[in-house]
Amino acid sequence: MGVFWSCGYHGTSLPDLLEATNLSRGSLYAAFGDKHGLFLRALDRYIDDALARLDSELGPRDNALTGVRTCLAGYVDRTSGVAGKRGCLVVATAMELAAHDIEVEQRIRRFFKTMETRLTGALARAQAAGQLADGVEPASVARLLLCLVEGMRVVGKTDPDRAASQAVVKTLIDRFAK
Amino acid sequence: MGVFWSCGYHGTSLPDLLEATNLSRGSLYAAFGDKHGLFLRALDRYIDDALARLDSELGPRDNALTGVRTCLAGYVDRTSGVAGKRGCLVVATAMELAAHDIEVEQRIRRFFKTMETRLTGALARAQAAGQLADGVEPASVARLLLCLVEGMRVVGKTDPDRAASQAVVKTLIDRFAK
DNA sequence: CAATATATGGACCAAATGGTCTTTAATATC
DNA sequence: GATATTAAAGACCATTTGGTCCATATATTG
Repeated sequence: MGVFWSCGYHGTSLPDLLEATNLSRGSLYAAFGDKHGLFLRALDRYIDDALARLDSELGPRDNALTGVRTCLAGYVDRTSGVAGKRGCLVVATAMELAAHDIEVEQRIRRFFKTMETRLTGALARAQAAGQLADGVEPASVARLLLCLVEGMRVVGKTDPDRAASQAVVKTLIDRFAK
Repeated sequence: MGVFWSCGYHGTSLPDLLEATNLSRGSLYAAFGDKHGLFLRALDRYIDDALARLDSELGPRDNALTGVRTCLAGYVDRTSGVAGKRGCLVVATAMELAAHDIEVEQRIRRFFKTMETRLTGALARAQAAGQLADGVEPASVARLLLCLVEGMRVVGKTDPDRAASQAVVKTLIDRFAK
């Protein structure tokens, strides 16, 4: 997974994969079929990890807004320093392959949709608890947050500035939370 | 430029380039040195176009906030339908090459910084005209907008839904404009 | 028209690509 | 301990990659 994450699909060669997996050519093809199959496995694992983390952050807790804040704080971390420069497998793959590879496209579309849904849920709970500013729609804000964090990953690729990421999140939250 | 835009750097082969430019191998290498040089030219042109458009949108006009709104409306267009699926050369390149290619990294970092600066200027003018909600900092909102629109391009790759993009922009503007 | 400079087309190249296959080693089963 | 089964190693393959080079048109200039 790591080598695809760092180098992208086309940027990763078979020798790279062999070194990363400590497998021989024969074993790798026996286990995963081909490069594309292995990539899909790596992408699935990355997505599973991301959703599991999202659930643990947004999951039922006493304070829904705190969950959203925790989630955003995580993105501040992931868009700062070396983590920021490394970027995100999903974003990189969306830009590199989504338009040409339907299997990849479906996975990423579903991932974003799931994320949006979870965020909507958390925001709705926050709203029910009176934690949101008047007149905000959870669904719209969820999509807004999704776009924002993915954009932070893009900008963080060349400017992984922690203070800037924190300021962005604070600026946003200050306007939407009561 | 178009073929790099659609297929990325590694995804574009020499034959692709020859067909797109209607040039022979010899002529192409005489004109641009190599594939990397040609790519840099394409990237520069894309960035120049983007900044020119940004200037024409945000440039001195009677109403600074209208300029920002126009700019965002453009991103709604560019993240919807076929344009959305095509995506953005800068975002794709940032994810694919920025970490490994310093020339690319510098160009993209400068592009984002310039965009952020222009947005900050427009927002400062809007603030001076009393068009912004109380307590918002132009610089922070500029960075926020930058991340937001680049994120819209990412999400628009797999879900180029115009209504969703419009809702995101409206949700944001409603909270930051007076 | 002749001579020269320029640009074009594509043959050609070495290296790297993703993928297969056979040989060899290791492991498990009897 | 002999045999059967699995997995590892890497030789090997066709294709494609980015890049060079030369022979031939095509202008350009005298």
